[in-house]
Amino acid sequence: MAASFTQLHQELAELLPADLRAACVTSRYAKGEQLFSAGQKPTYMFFISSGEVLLERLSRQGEAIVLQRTRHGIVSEASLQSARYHCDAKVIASSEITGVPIHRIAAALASDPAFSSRWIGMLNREVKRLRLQCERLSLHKVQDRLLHFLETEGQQGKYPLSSGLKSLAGELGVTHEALYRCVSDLEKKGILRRGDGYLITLSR
Amino acid sequence: MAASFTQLHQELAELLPADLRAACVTSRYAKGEQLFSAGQKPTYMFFISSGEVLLERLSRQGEAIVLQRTRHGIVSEASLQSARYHCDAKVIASSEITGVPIHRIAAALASDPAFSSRWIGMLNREVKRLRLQCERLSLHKVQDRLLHFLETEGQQGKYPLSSGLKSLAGELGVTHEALYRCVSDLEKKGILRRGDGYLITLSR
DNA sequence: CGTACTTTTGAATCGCATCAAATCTGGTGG
DNA sequence: CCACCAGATTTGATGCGATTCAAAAGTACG
Repeated sequence: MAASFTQLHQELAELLPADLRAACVTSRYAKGEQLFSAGQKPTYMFFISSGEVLLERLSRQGEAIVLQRTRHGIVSEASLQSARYHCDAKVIASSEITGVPIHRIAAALASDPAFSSRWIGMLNREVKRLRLQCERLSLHKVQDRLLHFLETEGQQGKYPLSSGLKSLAGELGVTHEALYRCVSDLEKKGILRRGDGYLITLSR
Repeated sequence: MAASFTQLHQELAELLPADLRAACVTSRYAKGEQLFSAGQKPTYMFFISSGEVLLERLSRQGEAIVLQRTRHGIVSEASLQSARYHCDAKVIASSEITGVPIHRIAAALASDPAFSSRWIGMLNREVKRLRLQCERLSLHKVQDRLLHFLETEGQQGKYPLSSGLKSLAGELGVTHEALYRCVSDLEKKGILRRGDGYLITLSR
């Protein structure tokens, strides 16, 4: 990671109180770097401005299971009061990531009700997003999961694939082969189009 | 629902500030009642003391998808700042449920930092639980999902089935037939036992 | 130019959904 | 108390769809 001092991302700046913005450290991470690992003691909370980060855990059989895939937003919110990370965070595309010291966040939450309120709002949104993901994973067919994903996560049926379909397959809980075939089928049926780095839903 | 004035559940009493406890209304709900429906304006937040409640949404094909299944704890936390419920809440076993007026909660959060902190802790736990559920739903085999469930939700490998395996099947995102067969297989293999209203993991 | 990774296609297999039907269960009213 | 009903449980047969394994072709990057 290479530390730099670019401007703080607007969304993060609006969430944090003024005096905390100065404590942020923004860095560039390369593909393949590890943001943190399960078992480590959390000291920073991370905000992804650009790029792509995967939260993963190893199943008992040793395969990696994708808990979350973030291209933008806070990672590890729930580590605020935790002694240990419960998953690994892997950078899978060159990313700009801002770290905020957790103890500073905790102190600010205790003394700044307006910040607390914004933080609760952020957690509420996260709970809703996770419920949507559970709903998606409850669908049995790859096609249903993909369309549900595009409906809920896409902007006007448009969704950018920064690092290819493979990482999306992980988030949808299917093999990449199945997802490639599904996308190809939907293209043939004229339901989906695949323009340069984007997935675009056509009808509906 | 029949209103009554039993003692407030300890966990809820510890979460809420003293002046809010008086505003709680505890009622008995029968199997089949609807706690709330998607689209309604949220006015109460509900805490399940006993029984069983399902949060469901209808997929585009019209089948009900289980978002959450709660036997104990707060339902609809995320509705705090929402104008509408985004799912249905169905009581599937006779339950004791406490309602707390949402506007009172919002007011208390704005003025009571200690309560805010407890509320954030509750949301953090919810985020973690949901991440575990996503992890579980990412497993492909019924057996893996069931064992993961018992590991993460059970107490010492023991899990009470208040209203049978069928509602559990919904939460695991599988058909009840598949779950019955899986339980029966695991019993034959000596990995699981099914004692009066309980699922009990034997080894490990 | 070579290496690593993604994308793509193929074929075989397996597990679960689905449909069907029988049995069991708790609770209801007669 | 018993007949009856709705729902839960159980078992069976079938087909589909995804996983799995394999391998080839495309692509980015040093």
